[in-house]
Formats: sequence, structure tokens, C-alpha cells
Amino acid sequence: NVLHPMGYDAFGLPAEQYAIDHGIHPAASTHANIINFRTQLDNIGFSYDWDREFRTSDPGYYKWTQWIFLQLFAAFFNRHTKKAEKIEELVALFEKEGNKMHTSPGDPGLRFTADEWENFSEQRKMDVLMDYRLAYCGIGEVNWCEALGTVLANDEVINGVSERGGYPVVRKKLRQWYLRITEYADRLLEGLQQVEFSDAMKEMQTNWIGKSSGAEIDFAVADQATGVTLRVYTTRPDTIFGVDFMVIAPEHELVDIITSSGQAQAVDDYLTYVKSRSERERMAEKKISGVFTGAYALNPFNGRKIPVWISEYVLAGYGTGAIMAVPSGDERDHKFAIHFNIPITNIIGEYYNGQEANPTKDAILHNSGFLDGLVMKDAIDVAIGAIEEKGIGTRKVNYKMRDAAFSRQRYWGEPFPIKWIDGTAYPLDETELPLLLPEVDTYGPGPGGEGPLANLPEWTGQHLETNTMPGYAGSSWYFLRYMDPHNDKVFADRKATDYWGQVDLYIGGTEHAVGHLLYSRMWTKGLYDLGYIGHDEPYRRLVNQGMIQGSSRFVYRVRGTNEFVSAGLKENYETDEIHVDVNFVDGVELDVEAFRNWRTEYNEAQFILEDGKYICGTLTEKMSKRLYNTVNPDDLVFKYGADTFRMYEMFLGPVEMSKPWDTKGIEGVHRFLKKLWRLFYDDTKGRVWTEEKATDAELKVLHQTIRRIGNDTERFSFNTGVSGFMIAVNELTDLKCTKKEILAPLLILLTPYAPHIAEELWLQLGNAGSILDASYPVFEEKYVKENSKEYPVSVNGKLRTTMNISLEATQPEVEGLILDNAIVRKWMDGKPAKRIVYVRGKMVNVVV
RNA sequence: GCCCCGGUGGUGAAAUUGGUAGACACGCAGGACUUAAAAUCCUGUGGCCAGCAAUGGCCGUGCCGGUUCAACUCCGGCCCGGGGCACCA
Repeated sequence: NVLHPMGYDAFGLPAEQYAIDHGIHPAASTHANIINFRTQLDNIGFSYDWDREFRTSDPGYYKWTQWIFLQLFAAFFNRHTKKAEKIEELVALFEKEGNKMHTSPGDPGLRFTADEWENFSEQRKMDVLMDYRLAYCGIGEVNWCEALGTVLANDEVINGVSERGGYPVVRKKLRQWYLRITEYADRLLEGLQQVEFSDAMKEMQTNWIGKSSGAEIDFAVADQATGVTLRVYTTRPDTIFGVDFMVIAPEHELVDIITSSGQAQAVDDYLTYVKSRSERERMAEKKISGVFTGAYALNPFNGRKIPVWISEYVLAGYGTGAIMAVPSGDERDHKFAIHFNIPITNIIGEYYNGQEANPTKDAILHNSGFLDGLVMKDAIDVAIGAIEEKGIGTRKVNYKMRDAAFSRQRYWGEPFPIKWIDGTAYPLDETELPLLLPEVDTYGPGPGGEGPLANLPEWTGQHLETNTMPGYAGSSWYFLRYMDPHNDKVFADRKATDYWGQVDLYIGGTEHAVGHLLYSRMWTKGLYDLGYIGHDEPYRRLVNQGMIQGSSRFVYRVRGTNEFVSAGLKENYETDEIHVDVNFVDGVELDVEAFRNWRTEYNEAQFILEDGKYICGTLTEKMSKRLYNTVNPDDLVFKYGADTFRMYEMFLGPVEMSKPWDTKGIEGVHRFLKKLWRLFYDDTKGRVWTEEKATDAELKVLHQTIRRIGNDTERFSFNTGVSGFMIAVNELTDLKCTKKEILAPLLILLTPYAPHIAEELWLQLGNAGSILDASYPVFEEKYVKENSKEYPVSVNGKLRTTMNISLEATQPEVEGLILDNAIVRKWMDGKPAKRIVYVRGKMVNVVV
């Protein structure tokens, strides 16, 4: 019993941007695109269960996206039980014992007793709770994209520009909603051990989470009022005697406090410089820069004075925003020391060559006080022990992953079910869901960096949140909705989600590694913790399909002219490269006339040919309309039929592999299907299949094939599976085997590959019942007769017969034509039909 | 810079995990049927050498070494291509 659904993730930035660019409402453009997708999917003959179809932009769906958001809003992560729990339970604990057992993830320094909690104002209580919630609102540095007018998640920013559109992105402090995914860091890591993802995928997620263990250490700052300490995070406390300087991030809170008067101007200048640099510049050119604060920290073990510097290579957002620099062991620290002439202490003896840092853990420590003589990897624990004993630090685990930005200043997304009263966010009641996305006339940004909803008086009048949720909100739980798509009482009935359980097989691209796949894993864990579903990993097995790439063609226009030079001669001219529609190109040779007719500007184009031909340049790149290298599956389906098309795609190679689309070889697959057909029906003799008993040799072929294709299917090796069928058909042809006993079982195996032909032959064999799922799209079928001999000719799989046979009408024309002559003309290699007759339900007679 | 994944005929690729490398298909060459096409069928097709021939020999999975009776497969070091991360202490 297989759940094979399809639906549309229709909210989000791309859809809205497309709508803005084309001046239409996103709901309209989304709808038009869905209609188009559906037609193409049907054409290829996918057996999706369309009864379960939905769109994430439907109120009936996003009602539950909002509902799940409210559950996350009303939950916190209990670090002792390591799971999400209801926020009321936390409130009950606060009332009993304050927060001593549950420190605030958003404000780690916050401590209060039960009495203090009682005396907090309503607003204060809500503020405190906000710092615990799994979905929370806070002020944070975010990736702000001015051109898109919105905040982007880290994974939506590539090299300092937006993934969508390539616009500049800057850091900006804004009020934002977040998901506290960092609380799930360990669970997300552990979960990877029980799922079947590729090593590459697991590694991407592991690196993104970026768990590291070490220690936080407090260094006293010299000549300061008592109590001023500098807290650093390090994974290598064993190197503490090799610390030659400290570095704090430019945004660090101690910058103002510890900077000496003598260095004030220099520090000020440096901070100005850092501010002037965009995120992009910082990433592009990693210049060594920094400034001395004038202050010194004290090594807690030998009292040595260590200069404190400021540099942008230390990130404010990671660890404590401050590091202890060990130049002999860390490349960046080493370069910094050399650049600013800071003396380097060697603590690893001959492992350090004076030229470059050595990050080894195998050296024996020198110049290291009580750690002298220990191997570094053993010294780590010894050092942490001493640090904890002295009360100047603790063992500490850190993660690179940050909480996920969850709000967008856009229109086309789920509205937050949140009301703001006196600066405090209150959830709407469940009965108020769905909070409908209002109609708007324009999508321009609202005042003060707010979203378009802020322009609506009836919206802001109700104090509703003006941000909307990001594109990944709806896609974070849709697989659960497929299990129970029409339920209007709950997001999915527990019986349904328990029955279907995890997604057994998930097919998707690696681009989702650190986005969708991480977010949906977190949502699943949250719903599991709160008792709404019975499993905490959404996907049991993930397969990364390769991408079919486009093969682009270019023409070369001589600059400033309307003259085009063939690729082989272009070096002799100064030319501009122009993408040309691949449909005008046969291989690499341009159809000059088709090109002239393409656009009016080319009507008068002149060509400089080589050997009488115009040869185009080529490049393999992603398939995109913009690059004119798309192939429309409909055309190939029309020419060869859906079955040939499907089978050829499988035959191309392993599913995981990307490759340029090339129809070279599609004839071979088409020939296979025709050959298979001839085991059942002969061009001249008509029906040839029989009820005879099979021989041992024939049974051997059948059973070898069952085994081979069974194995190939298990291994996802569809390309070799296709080969398996070809071998079987060749062998059966050699044996002249036309026996139903052998052929019928093969049709069952063939069904996923060539469903229409398999189905039609199955029925022709007189078998009861369909081998296809009832939801399968059924195409037109034609049924022709020649001299009263019957020829079923599959139109689903579109096997072209030899058109030499002359066909006669056997029935007068009747009602409900499903074919017109234009279609038949293409079918019949340009020959028009004399008459098209619709008979016997779905059957059609065609006369040419 | 770091981390993954690849590299096999003219082409797409197989090789069930250490056991006859190149299955299957495309392309190409030759042949049969046909007035001729189309369709279909048959034969050959990694390279070099010997032979009229059946056939035989040698070399071959990016490069160089190693382990093994046996290596596309395992180990070490390079080269090239694709993808990911990017100052995370």
C-alpha cells in the first residue's frame, strides 16, 4: 500500500517575485503555473494520487501551518529531558522554584526565584517566556536584502548576495521571528545515525550544525576595577600557556570598557573601518586587520600579561565573541602575530618550525607549566580539570548553527497568528484560525522595514503581526498532511500518521541539505515531543536525484553589426555570444531560416559560414527558459509516447547522476517497446500470443528476468533494469516465445517503466482487472483494423506502426471525438486521417 | 584553504561489492528483405600484433607505487572534473 502524492509548495519569495516582475497577483500566477505543471505531469503519465493534492497557499492547509506555529510558540525545550514541552509546565516550575533548573536560552545570565516570578508584571512574564519559546520574536542581526525588501535565512544568502536574484545583502538589526532550532542541535545530529541519507548529505548537515567541544575560560583584565574578566571559548585549552594575545570581535561589549585612553582614537578608527566594509567585501578579501586596545589580560596560570586586540576575524556571534590566540598552533593567529609583530611562544618544541602554525594534537607540551611533558590530546582534559577547579571556566560545547530566521517582510506567505498588545505578542485562539491572508493592491514594503501588510489599516488596526512566514514554513510538515489531506479537525489524524509513519523514500536535491531538510526534521521532532505524531525523523531514506541539464547553443554576433559568424571562425572577429533556441539547431548546425524568423531584429541577419554551414557554440548548463536550452517533455511524449519517454529517462543512467539532456539513444528504447509488442501482435498475422504451456528454456528466461529486475529495483538501478527487459525480450524473440504464461508476468514487472503499454497488453491477454492504480491517467487509445484483422495499437505508449498498411473505417463516425486531425497528422508522420471514428468506449478508429 | 563524490570504448553506461572488464543501448561498418524508402532481421565493432581462416598472443578501467593466487574494486601519493563549506577559535 503505497502513498505517492503530489502537491504544490506555492508560498514564498520566488512566487512573489515572479508575480511582481510580471505584474500579476501571486495567487493568479501560482494557479496558472500549477495548471501547466499538472498537464505535463499527466502527459508523462505519473501515477500520483491526486485525491491528496493540496497547495501550501490554501487556507485549508495554512490554517494548520499557523496551528503548528502556535504549538511551537507555546513550547520550550527542556534541556534535562532533551525534548520540547508545553510552556505551562515551565510556568508551573517558575512558580515553584524560579528558573534555577532551567536557565534562559535567550538570556543565559537571567536568574529569578519563585517569589520574584510572582512579582513580575504580566508583560515581564511574557518577555521572560519569549526567551524560552521554540518559536520566538527577538531583535537580531539579520541578512537584510534591500532589493527584495526582506530578511533572508543564512542558506538563502550565497557569497554575500541573495540566492534569488543575486542582490546585495547587508547585516541589519531588526525585530524578527525565529525558530529555536539550536536547542535541537544534538537531537538533529543523533538522528542522522538512524536515517539513510548519503554520506555527503549527512556531512553537510553535520558541518552546518558544527558541534565542537572545548571550554570557556575567564581571563582577568589587568588594571581594571575588580571583576572585569574576558571570557573566551576554545577547543584547545591544552594550549593555554601558548597564548600570546587575545582577540575580541569589533562588536564585543568590552571594547568600550577596556580600551585605554591612548588607544581610543586608533580603536575608533578601526571600528569605523570595519563598519564601512560590507559582508561581501569581508568574505571576498580576507585582509589581516586589527587594533590593539591598550589593555592586557592575565594568564590565570602564570600571571603573564597578554595584550588584547580587536579584529574582524573574530565573529561576535560565535562562542563568546573573544578568543585566546595561540600563534604556534593556529594558522589565523599565526598570520596575525606575524603581521603585527607579536612575539610567538613555542609550546610544541620541534613540531613548530617558526614559519607556520601546526595545529597538531600529538606534540608533547613545552613551556607549559603544569602541563609540561604531556601529549596535547591528553592535556586537554587535564587543563579543563584545572580550570574548573580554579573556578575560572567550564567545559563547553558550541555549535555553528544559529536559530533560524522565521519572518519575512513580504506578502505572499502565511500570516502569523499573533497580536501585539503593548509591545507583547499574544497568540490568537485556535478558533480564530485560519488567519486569512488579506487581499492587497500593491506589494510594496510597509513603513520602517515592515512588510506589505503594514500598509493595511484594517490589519494594523487589529494589531496583527505584519510579517509573514518564510517559504520553508509550509514545506516543513507537508508530508504529514498528505497522510490525511482533507481533515478539518486536526492537521492529520494520529491514526493516519501512525499508519503511514515515516516517509519511506524521499527524493530531492542536495540543495535542501541545510534548509528544508533541517527545518522539517526539527518540526517533526517538535510535533513528536508534544505527542502529536509517533516518529521523530520525517524521512527514513533520502535519495538525491541528479539534475537533467540543458545543452545550450550560441551564435556569435559581430559587434555592432547584424552579422553572425560561425563558431569556428569567431576568433577572427570581435563578437558577442548570444544564446539561441536549441530548437533551431540540429546538433550544432543552425537552421538559418528559423533563426531569421525567431525575432524581427534577426530578419535581415547575415551569416559568415564555414563549409557552407553555420556552426553553433555549445555549453552544458542548467536547463532554463532564459537560456533557451529547455526541451519540453510534451514534444517527446507526443513523438514517442509517454512510455518511451519514461523508460528512456530511466535508461540514461543512475538516478543520482546529473547529465545533459540528449535524445541520442531514445530510438533504442522505442525499438525495445515495439519488439515487445510483436511478441503479442504481429504486423501481418495479428494476434500471436497463445495459451500454450511454457518450456523450461522459456521459464528460465522469465525467472532470470524476475530476479534481475527485482534486484535492480531494490538497488534503485533503473537503468540496468531497462537493460534487463531488453535482454529478456531479445531472448524470448530468439525462442519465438509468444506464450501468455511467460509474457503476462513480465507485464507486471514492466508496469512502473512503461505503464500504458503494460496495461493495454495485460487487458489484451484477457486478464481480469487493471494492473495500474485506479488513479492512473488514461490517454486516448486508438484501435485500428486492417482487412478485418484486429490491430490494437497502443496510443498511451504510442507505438508507431508502419504506415504502409491501409486502414478502413469499420464504423460510422460517432459521438465524442477525443482526437482531431491535427493530432492524427502528427501521429501518422504528417499524413492526415481521412476519417476518425470513436467506437467502443475509449477506442478510436483512424483511417489514413 | 578544508570536507565529500567521481574519472571505464567513438557515446550513455554495466560489472550483484576482490573472481572471465566493457552487459544493455546509441553510433558506425557490412549484409538480408524491398523497384526504392520506411520498418524489421542478421553479422562485426576497446587497442596492437600474427594468421587465408577458425583462432592465438600481448596491452588495456586518470597517473605512479603497494597488498593479493587474483584489483575498475582495497592501501599510499599525485593529476583532473563536479558539489558543499568558508575566518566557527
